[in-house]
Amino acid sequence: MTNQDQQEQSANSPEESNEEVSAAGEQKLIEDRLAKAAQLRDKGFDPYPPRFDRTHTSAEATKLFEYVEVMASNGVGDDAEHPRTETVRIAGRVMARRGMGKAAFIDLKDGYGSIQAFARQNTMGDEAYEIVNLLDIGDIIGVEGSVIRTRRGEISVEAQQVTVLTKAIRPLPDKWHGLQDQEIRFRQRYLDLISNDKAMKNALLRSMVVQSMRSFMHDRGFIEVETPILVPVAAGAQATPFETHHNQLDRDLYLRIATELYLKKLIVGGIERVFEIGRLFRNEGLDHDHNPEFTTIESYQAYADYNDVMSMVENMVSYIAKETTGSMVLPAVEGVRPEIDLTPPWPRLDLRAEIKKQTGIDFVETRDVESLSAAMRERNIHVEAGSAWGRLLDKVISSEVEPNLVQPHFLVDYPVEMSPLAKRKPDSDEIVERFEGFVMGTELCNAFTELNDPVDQRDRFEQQEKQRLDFGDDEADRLDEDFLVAIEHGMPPTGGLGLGIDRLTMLIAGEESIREILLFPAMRNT
RNA sequence: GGGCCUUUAGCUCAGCGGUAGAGCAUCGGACUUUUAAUCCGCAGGUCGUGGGUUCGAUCCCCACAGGGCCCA
Repeated sequence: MTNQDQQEQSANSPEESNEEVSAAGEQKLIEDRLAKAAQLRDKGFDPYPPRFDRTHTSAEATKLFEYVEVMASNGVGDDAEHPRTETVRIAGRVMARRGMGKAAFIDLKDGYGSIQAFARQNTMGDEAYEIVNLLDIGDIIGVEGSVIRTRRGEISVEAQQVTVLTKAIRPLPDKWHGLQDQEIRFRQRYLDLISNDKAMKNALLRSMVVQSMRSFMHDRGFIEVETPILVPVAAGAQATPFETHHNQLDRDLYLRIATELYLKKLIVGGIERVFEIGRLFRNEGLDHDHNPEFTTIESYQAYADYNDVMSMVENMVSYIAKETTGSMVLPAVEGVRPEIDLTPPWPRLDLRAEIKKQTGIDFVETRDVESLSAAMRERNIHVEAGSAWGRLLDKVISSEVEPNLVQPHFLVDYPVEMSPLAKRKPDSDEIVERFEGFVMGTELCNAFTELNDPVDQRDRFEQQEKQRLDFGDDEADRLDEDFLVAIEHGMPPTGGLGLGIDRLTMLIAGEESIREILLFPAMRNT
């Protein structure tokens, strides 16, 4: 139907014209609310006023009343039978409304909790009370009045005045069931935060994790820095980078996949304890514990080795758990995990011995792709065709060893092929001083005694570049000439660490999906 | 990349080869101490999108898209 047809038809059906046209569904709800905003304006009330002087949060108002009530019970105050506070001004979002004609109860929610407001026409006056009839669930309002306890025992602000601070023109999700639709929860996280306490709890936990991590590091004399996100070479880890381009410099750049190499340049520069908390970007798929952008802490400590880092990690993680939950023992979560005890020390497991124990494979005896592949096939471990040796062993570890590590453990001493930035053990050409921390069957951190021999480091990079060519391995690490020049000037012996903050928060929150922790996880186009 | 599940009113969910249901929210009415307030009444839907089968498809089949879970 063309526009003209539609116009002609509506002209022919006058009952459908103008304000008689009833908009469908969601649009109708929006129009109803816009109409109420217009009515507020007609009565001289700005539905979006610039300022409201709040004197108390919901929590403070509740606390104030409880204090007054205790004093009244001791005979202090004008009316010991009906204690009431001084006038307070609170503000928050209308979460529920129970109207009774000339009185109404409103559940208000602010950033600190909830409190009920109680509005009566005869206390407010007819004109002021009209605002109450124009309120919708979702509106943000201010309420002025003293705090009392209602007959049913609910601490409530008895409204002298109600002010609309922000008229909401879209409805909130179901007040009882909350927001269930996972897609909307992730795409419109603000609705999740409003409707579901758990979403807010996780968001606050994430902040507390980062805060306590920072204070742990600062207490130990670490300096926090920020290094480039746009980098000419995406090195320092084995991952595929995002590519971008700087127009004026006419130069291709990448989003960093690690902060490692820049931080080690700062170690060369003499900042002996340094860390960065920041976003990394890896161009890979999404699943319950991967997101293309995620946050890590990396730290580097001169004159330390991986044993020092190991004890720092177990101390840091248990400290953060204690600070954020009050205990180093995380409670069991039904259907997710048993109780997790993060109290140090965490068991150190020799990687070679552990693989041998779980699979019978000794990676020192199966030192090439052919023999390792054969040993894997014998044990029904999937062999990805065309994989480098290190990738195959990584598969053995992730499928046969990691799942058993539910309580915190360190796997210690990795083969050199998997670890191009780690220093060899003094007594071995094949094994490096590297460990990874595991909890709940997933990797939490990765750390090593940093390779500071510039000749060996160049050789390792070259082997990674060769692996990229020989095996078509896009994720092989990249040679970074600037970094090599830096350590050719001399990097002291150093212990380094990388730890995923989103995964650490998942662990503490008892969540199985990183999407419950990231406020705005990556989503497909709609 | 493969398999399974899922998409119905603003939200939470039923449903069925014969043309759409509930609760909450909205709208109208009653109600001055409620708290999932209560009571009465009304309205609200391209049943994810596009094809196919059929006299007839929201339902069966196929493809695609979004979301979830498992595997690779």
